[in-house]
Amino acid sequence: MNKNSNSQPKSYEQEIGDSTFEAFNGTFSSTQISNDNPNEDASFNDLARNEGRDCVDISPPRKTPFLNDTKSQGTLDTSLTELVDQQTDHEETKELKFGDYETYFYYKKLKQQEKDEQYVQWRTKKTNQFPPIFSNCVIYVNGRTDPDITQLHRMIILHGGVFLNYLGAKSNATHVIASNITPRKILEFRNFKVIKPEWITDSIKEKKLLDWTKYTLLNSQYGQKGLESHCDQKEKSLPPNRPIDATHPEFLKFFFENSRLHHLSTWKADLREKFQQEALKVSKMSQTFTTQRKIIIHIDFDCFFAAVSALSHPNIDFANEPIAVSHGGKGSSDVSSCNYAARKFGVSNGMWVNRALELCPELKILDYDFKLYEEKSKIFYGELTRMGPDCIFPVSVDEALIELSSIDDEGSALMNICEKLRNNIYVLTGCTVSIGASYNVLLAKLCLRKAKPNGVFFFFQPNDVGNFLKNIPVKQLPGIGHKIEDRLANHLNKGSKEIVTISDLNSVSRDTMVKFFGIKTGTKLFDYCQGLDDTDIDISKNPSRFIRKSISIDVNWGIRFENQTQVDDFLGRVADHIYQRLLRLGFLGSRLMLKLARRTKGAPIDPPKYLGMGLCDFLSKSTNLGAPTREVGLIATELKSLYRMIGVAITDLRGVSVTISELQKCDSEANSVMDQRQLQFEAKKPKEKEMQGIEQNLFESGPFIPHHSPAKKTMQKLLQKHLVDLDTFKALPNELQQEIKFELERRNVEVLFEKSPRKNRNRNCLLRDGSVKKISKVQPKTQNKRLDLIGDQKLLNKVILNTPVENLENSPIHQKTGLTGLTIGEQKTIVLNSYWASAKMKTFNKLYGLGIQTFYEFEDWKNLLRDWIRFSFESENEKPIGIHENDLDVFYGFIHKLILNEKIYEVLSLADIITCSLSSSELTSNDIDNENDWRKIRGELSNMLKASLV
DNA sequence: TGGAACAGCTTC
DNA sequence: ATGGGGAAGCTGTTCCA
Repeated sequence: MNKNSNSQPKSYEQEIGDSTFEAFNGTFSSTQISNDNPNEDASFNDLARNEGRDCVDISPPRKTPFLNDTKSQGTLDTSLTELVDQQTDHEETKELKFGDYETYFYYKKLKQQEKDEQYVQWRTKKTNQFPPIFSNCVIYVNGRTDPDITQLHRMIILHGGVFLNYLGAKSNATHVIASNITPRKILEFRNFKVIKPEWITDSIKEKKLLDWTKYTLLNSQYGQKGLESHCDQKEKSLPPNRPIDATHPEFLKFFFENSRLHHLSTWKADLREKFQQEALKVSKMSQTFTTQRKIIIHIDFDCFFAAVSALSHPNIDFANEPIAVSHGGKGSSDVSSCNYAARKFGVSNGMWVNRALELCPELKILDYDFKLYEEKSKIFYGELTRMGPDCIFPVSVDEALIELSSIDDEGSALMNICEKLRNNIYVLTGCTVSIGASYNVLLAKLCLRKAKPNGVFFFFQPNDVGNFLKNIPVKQLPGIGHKIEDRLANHLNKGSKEIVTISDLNSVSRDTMVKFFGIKTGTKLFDYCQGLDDTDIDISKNPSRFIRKSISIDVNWGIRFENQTQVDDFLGRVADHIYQRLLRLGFLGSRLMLKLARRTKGAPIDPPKYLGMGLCDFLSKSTNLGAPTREVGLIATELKSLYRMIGVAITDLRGVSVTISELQKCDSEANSVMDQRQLQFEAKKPKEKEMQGIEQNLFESGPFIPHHSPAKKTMQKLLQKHLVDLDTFKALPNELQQEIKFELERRNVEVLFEKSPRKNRNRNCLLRDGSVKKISKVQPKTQNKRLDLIGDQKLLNKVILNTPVENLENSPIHQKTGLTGLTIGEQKTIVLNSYWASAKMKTFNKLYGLGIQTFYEFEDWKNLLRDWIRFSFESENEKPIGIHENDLDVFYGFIHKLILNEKIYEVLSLADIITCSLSSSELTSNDIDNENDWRKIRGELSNMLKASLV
């Protein structure tokens, strides 16, 4: 944003030089401004702008007329160039350094339109009338155009249109004119009709407003394809007049680039992690203090972002000039931090820039400077460390809790320490901090609020705590947000506008609070009202509290899909994002959650906010990935599967959120997943009982990872080792080898190669990168629990790659599994019968993971379904058992897996079985509801198939 | 009873 | 146009083994 005229003087000359706008300016200035309004000539340079980056203006009053009265067209007026040079050389440039285009344009918009009017009046007096063809148009011109912006400006206003100098996000512009449009601009202009300049010139030629859709830019091309190397073939042009939404392949990139919250959040998390580690080191020095009274100080920068950003602008009088920090460009972006001068005007954090400027027109908007925040934060924490407190608890970049109990003096000694700290930090960072101190975290927090700005506030009179707390709004208590406040207000019969204070809660009993908010929150709230808080900030006592526990991505804007393919593609891209972040942060995760926002029934299809989510219900579902992983393919598949299990209608989808948790550190690719898992495997032996029963049979029967059978982690770990014959593997075509490796990786299956089928020597482990590592001999006991996949290429292919095995009985695998003493057929029987008999409803759930994993031929599934249908019609207490919802979920999940694997025929045959079963005389159909349910399920299968074929 | 799964709230 | 476009953590509730 601060690329001001000093850094790019040439562009202005070029822009000004090749235009004819001095014809307009010349006459305009000489007649209207130079003479009548000499203080208002700034608008000329408004026109010398391009994409908002190079505004040279903000001129002080200029008395000398700099253009003469000539009206010659197409010549470069040197005096104008001089003006630009002058401006760039003189004091007004300092204003530009603020990057303060927002304020500037806000003002200029009104003034300029006023002047446009004057110009039109003057012009039409002298010459012929121009037909007001653009009378209903508010037009903004973007980028380089031909004719250029100044000519277009003139054309537009002369023909009755309104010319916009600046396009606010919620601007009333009706049209955007551009010759070229970058992908980024496509997002920015998604609300507008983006049209080529020819629309203007042609309309003027024809003396009537032409159909803009014939000139739409988005139809034809993105433009600047050559410049943006990443905009390759992946980017196809958008459908005509279609705004960019989550269906666009580049949507996520745009979305995150434009999401201030996303920037802040990830940036904050990164810093936090870093400082927490430092803090951990510090706190190791601390001992446990058994002193009765703690001394806690809460220290925090005063409006951190605003203060730090202002440092780069030494000419700002930070104490008196209102400033705010916001992501530049849009009036609708949030004020993330503002100084106290701005707060006097009523500006507050979280407010939109537009609104803030309304309240305080002088408000200067500064850009973020993340690098500098980080630097200052480092200094801040460095100073805290140097001070050598009992422990440091980082709350965020600019905020920390510190324990100083060993001081044992809450009077002048503590005050001296605090003031010295504040002074040191001010000297080192140039920013002020405030400190609140008390004998617990809660009170220290509340003191801090009283200390701000640039002050200290102590409270150490336990006997007076009631007095201290009584007028404090409950909203100020940590962990109490607007929801809890609302409920309290409601309970106390207070109006929604009234502030609930702590003294209001004196009448509320502990029991009531617990009843309202649950045991933890209720008790906490009650204790807080008495000024009680036993939060311990000593990190070293509980380090696990500081380890990152999840990584998530939220997209709740721009989500509009029409068909399953779009949703699946999108989920695939989200999976990739998750993968990128796991990689960057050095984590693997084993639990995946998908949360969907579904348009609430009755809510408008299009909410007031463009492509916003509107009123939604949230639904979530999670799954175990089996073992820690960050494999994109697996994440993507699971997300798709979860989506289907949640079952939100595609057109009602408004938000998607993905969280991966149960994280495990894995810093580099070299530190292979398999190595890690091996360690884990060795370290944690399964419990005896988990080895028993049917699960053992399943385990012994073959290689599958039952992703969807919950709580079988140990079993999955057991299944992670399989033997593969190295020679056989090597003999496979390269392509197939890769495919197998990929698939094994996908399932996190560790592959053990056996040099010789007969002897268990020279065992090797296939590593992630394809290399082979020697491993020690496998213990005999575990050995016989493993399945040797020795055999031909075809079998490997079949067993590993999910292809159906038609002739299982004839394959070598049959003999190999003889280790269990059972034939495949017997094992199947046991599995099926045991599950069916012992947990009738859970059949599909238990076998779900096996569904497309080879060992069960499709006939089994058919039989299972028949059984299930029959079972649902059986009577229990004279009522049919019916279809259990969970079973249905599992069944649908299975169907979706089949569909994902393109096993269309199989789905059709299952649907057929439902139809046949229902019409069979075997069923004494005494429950019409049940029968209808089955028909619905039958219909649903068709729907799912249809959706997949779109 | 304890944990898994999901839902809700709060925070910077 | 008066808005809430992130991400993470903790707590609560329900269900099930």
